[in-house]
Amino acid sequence: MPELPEVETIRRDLTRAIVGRRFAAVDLKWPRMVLYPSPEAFSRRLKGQGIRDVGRRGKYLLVHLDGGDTLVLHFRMSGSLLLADAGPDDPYCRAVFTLDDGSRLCFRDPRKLGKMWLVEDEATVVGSLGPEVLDSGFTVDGLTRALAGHAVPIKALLCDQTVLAGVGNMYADEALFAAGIHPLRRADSLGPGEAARLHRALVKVLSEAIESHGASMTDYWRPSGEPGTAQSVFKVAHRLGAACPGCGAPIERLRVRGRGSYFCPNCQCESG
DNA sequence: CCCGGAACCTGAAGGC
DNA sequence: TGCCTTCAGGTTCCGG
Repeated sequence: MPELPEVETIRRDLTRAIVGRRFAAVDLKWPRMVLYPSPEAFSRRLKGQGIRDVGRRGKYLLVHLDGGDTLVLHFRMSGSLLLADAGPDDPYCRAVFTLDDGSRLCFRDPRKLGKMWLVEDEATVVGSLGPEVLDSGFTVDGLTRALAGHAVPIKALLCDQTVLAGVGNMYADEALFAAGIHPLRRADSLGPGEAARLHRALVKVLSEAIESHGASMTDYWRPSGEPGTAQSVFKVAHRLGAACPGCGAPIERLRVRGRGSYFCPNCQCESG
C-alpha cells in the first residue's frame, strides 16, 4: 500500500528515468481510473507533452509537464508504476504510457482503485491536504496545533490526509509504537512530551522507510520491479502475535475506525 | 463534531 | 476439491 515513503521512492526512481522525455502514446485499459478530464481528453492532451520533473504531495505523485499541465497519480491500495518490462501481457496493467524513446511506463493495479488526473492546477486535486511531515516547516508546534480540538483517536487523526499528508495505516502504527502512544488515545489528550515524541517518531519512521525504498508488503514495487525493504524493520505493523521488540509481549491488533491497528499493549499504554 | 457503513475493487485466506 | 464468506484499507460520500 503506497504511503509517503513508497510514493517518494517512486518519485526518485522515476525522476532519473523519465525527466526530459515526452509522452508519445497513452493506452488506457481501465478508463475509469481517470477522474479528470474525460479519458479521451486525458489521452489526447497528455500526448506530446514533455516531462519537466516528478514531484510528490502526500501520497500523490505529480508529473509536471512542459505544456503547463500536471499528471497526478494516486495508487490507493494496490497500485504501482513500473518501467517497461512488466509487459503488455500483465493482466493487471491498467494504463500504458509510451515515451518518445520507446520506453514504457505501466500503471499496474490489481484492484483497480488507483486514480489519475490531468489538470492545469494541481491544487484542484491536492489543495486540501495537510502539511508534509518531512517538510522542515512541519514542527512540534504544527503537530500540536493539528491535534488540538480533536476528540478522535490519535491513530485516526494521523491517517487523516487533511491533517497530515502522506501517513497511512502502516506508518501510523509504527510511529505510535515508536512514540509509546496507544492508537486509541484521544488526539487532544496528548501532553507536550508526547506530542514531541510523536513528531520525532513520525519523521524518523518515514525517513528510514524512504532509505529502505518503501515497504513491499503486497502489491508495491519500485519502478524497476525491485521490492522495498522497509517492512523488514517493522516493529508492530502486520506482526500480530509476534514478540514486541521492546518488551517481548505479543503484538495485538484492534480496529480503529475500521482499520486494523497493531500495537504493543505493554509499551503503548492507554492512559499514556 | 464524531462515528459507522457503503462503495469502489479483486486476490487471498479461512470455514464447511 | 470447491464454493462461500470475509478481509485487506485509501478515499469519498452519506446518514445517524
